[in-house]
Amino acid sequence: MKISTKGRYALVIMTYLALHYEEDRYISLKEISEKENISFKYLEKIMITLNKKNYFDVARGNNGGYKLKKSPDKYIVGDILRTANENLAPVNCVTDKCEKKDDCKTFPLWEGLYSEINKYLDSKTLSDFMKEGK
Amino acid sequence: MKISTKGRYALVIMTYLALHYEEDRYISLKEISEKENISFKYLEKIMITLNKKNYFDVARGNNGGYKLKKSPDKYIVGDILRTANENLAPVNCVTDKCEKKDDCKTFPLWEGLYSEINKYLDSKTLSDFMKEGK
DNA sequence: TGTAAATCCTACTAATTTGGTAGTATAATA
DNA sequence: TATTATACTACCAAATTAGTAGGATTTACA
Repeated sequence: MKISTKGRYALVIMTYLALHYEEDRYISLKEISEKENISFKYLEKIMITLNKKNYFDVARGNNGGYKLKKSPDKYIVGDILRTANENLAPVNCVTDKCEKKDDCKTFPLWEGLYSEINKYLDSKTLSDFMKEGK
Repeated sequence: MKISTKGRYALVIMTYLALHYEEDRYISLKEISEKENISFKYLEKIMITLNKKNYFDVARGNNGGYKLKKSPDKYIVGDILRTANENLAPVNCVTDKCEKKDDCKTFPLWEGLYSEINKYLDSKTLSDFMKEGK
């Protein structure tokens, strides 16, 4: 039961932007990919999906890049992961239709687990990543 | 982030045995595979790993099969999933070694999530599946 | 005593998902 | 107009998951 790199890298990007929020400059994916040692091209792809949610101010061209629109505490971890197309459901039946639901002995377990996962991830924001560390 | 069929089917098997616990007979995988519409061969494979934990009384030969050794409330869901080789860690770094742990901004998040998942699954037993349902 | 029904065990394979890469188009700016 | 950046689409390789195949062993019972 793994969170994919899609979701993890999305958080890396967002955290990087959060940590440099005060600098008030545009941060390029090239910078993030070099500092975090992640393929530039892959980050680009992830960023396209993240950008659908209007999280950033974007500047193209020289000295361009991304900047968080709002302060880090406004970004909920669960939202970020869902936006990155990370599916947080531990089994398909809790999100998809399943006719056997009412009959299924284990369905309530998965539903409960799904709810715990969401509750936890929705209780955290980017600012939680700024407090801790080494 | 999905629980694999390995883990889900393991729970199906255990739940089936729990629901028939009072009957005090050996239940064959053939019966379970037919009733639950899961490949017999695949169940067999899953059963081999489950059986390592001494969950069952086993009888080979005609009229043989499996029977729970203890009452359903003694079987913890988290244990069953771990026995079935279901990895409950949402990222590798919470179980494997990672030198960047102390430096990593997002590590505490995954550690926290892992802990919530375990806490929830370890709070449920097979007897929870017997109460509910249609 | 032999046959059918069951577990036990290993090796292989098909399907799906994940984790990328490649290339081109578009935009801003110095 | 060259450079640096994002935007978007299509493709591909590796890994994981899900499932098959087949034979060995054990046991009840006719």
